[in-house]
Amino acid sequence: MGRKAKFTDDDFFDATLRVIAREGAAACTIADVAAELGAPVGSVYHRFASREELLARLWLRTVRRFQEPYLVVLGAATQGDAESDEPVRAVFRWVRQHPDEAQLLLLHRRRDLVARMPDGPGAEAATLNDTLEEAFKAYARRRFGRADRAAVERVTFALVDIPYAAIRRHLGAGGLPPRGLEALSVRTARAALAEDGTADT
Amino acid sequence: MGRKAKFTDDDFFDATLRVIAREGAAACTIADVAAELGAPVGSVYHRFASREELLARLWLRTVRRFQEPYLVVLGAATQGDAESDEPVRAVFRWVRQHPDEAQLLLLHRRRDLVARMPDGPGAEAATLNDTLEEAFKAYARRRFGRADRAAVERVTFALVDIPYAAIRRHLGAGGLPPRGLEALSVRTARAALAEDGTADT
DNA sequence: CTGATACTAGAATATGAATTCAGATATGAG
DNA sequence: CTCATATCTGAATTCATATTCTAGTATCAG
Repeated sequence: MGRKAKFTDDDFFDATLRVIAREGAAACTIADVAAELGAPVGSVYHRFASREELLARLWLRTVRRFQEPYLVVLGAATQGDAESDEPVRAVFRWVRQHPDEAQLLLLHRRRDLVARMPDGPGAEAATLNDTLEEAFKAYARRRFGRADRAAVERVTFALVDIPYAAIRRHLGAGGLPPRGLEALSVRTARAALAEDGTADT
Repeated sequence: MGRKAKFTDDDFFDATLRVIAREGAAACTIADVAAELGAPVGSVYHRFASREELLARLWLRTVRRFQEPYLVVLGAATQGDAESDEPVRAVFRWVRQHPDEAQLLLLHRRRDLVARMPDGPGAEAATLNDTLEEAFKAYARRRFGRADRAAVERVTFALVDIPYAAIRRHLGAGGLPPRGLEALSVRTARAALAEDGTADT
């Protein structure tokens, strides 16, 4: 019943990702995506109602793919000072293995990609956000015995913002972060989480 | 000899900045800028050859304005562990005083703003880059006794990337960073610069 | 083999924003 | 007061892309 699809949704996402990695999100046109995949533009619109929806769903797939392994590591983190090492390393690992997706996630704000998130994807986006937020709260509780705004912010800073900061410059320049940066990030994240006299976030 | 100008270049830059802060760079059209200033679109083109040039020069003005006070602080940094405190604080100070410009600088890559930097501005951009690079090298020499790639990278990470990382999330959400983050950043930057057994960047 | 279906095709159209252009206006010099 | 000149205006034009549309094609059920 019906012709067999020549391209999968993921084919379109992958092609879009490559174009964005190469030319930047702003310069990524539907015609570019179609050409990258060797498909006509009409096919893109057969799958996706609009450019907006294509980008929104690609963004979602990317967030999901990053979060999946990351949440596992975050939940399994061992006790003590080294508790932050694995999550930080996980970010580096993921970036090395998925440079194009990392570029999408680290170098673009969702807002600049999709002005108004379509309804369907929007719901999933909220879910993903909540899941991550919950994981950080759990981590904060484990680590600091509380999960107020300040504690969660500090955890986010140490486990996400710091590795992102280390990586971003290099991704932007089109390369991967040098090995040494990983060690530095691990060490820095530990310091950010260490208890000391300083007032909390 | 000739009519007096009604708007200065800076008027246009400021208007552009406000539009970008409000709607994002991608959504910033020439018509928006003109409306924001209460000028007709033609006037924009009387001053700037293209949208590209307008954005390029705004970007430059912004980098220049950030660097000027920052370089002073960087050069005057005191000796010892606290050597990194002032530069980090300077970033926070500047962001609080210039939230719109900070948003431009922290939330957008130059490449996404201007695909191809026009020649004139391009030359100044290179100069600004070199100046900052030199300042970091000098800092690295003072601090580590060397200014190789790894040392400079580490300094950049501690003095720029870390405060940026702390601030970025909040700027994106449309607010300023909470006070506590400044202390955390200062502390974290110190750790990133501290000598220890770990291999360098 | 045949019709129904779900997709591929890419030319044609619509849309929105950048850019141009043909005056209109203000200012200073003489 | 008038000319020369620099600047301003905003409607008209051009351009780049998103989006739509009409046709063609492969696959499956019967």
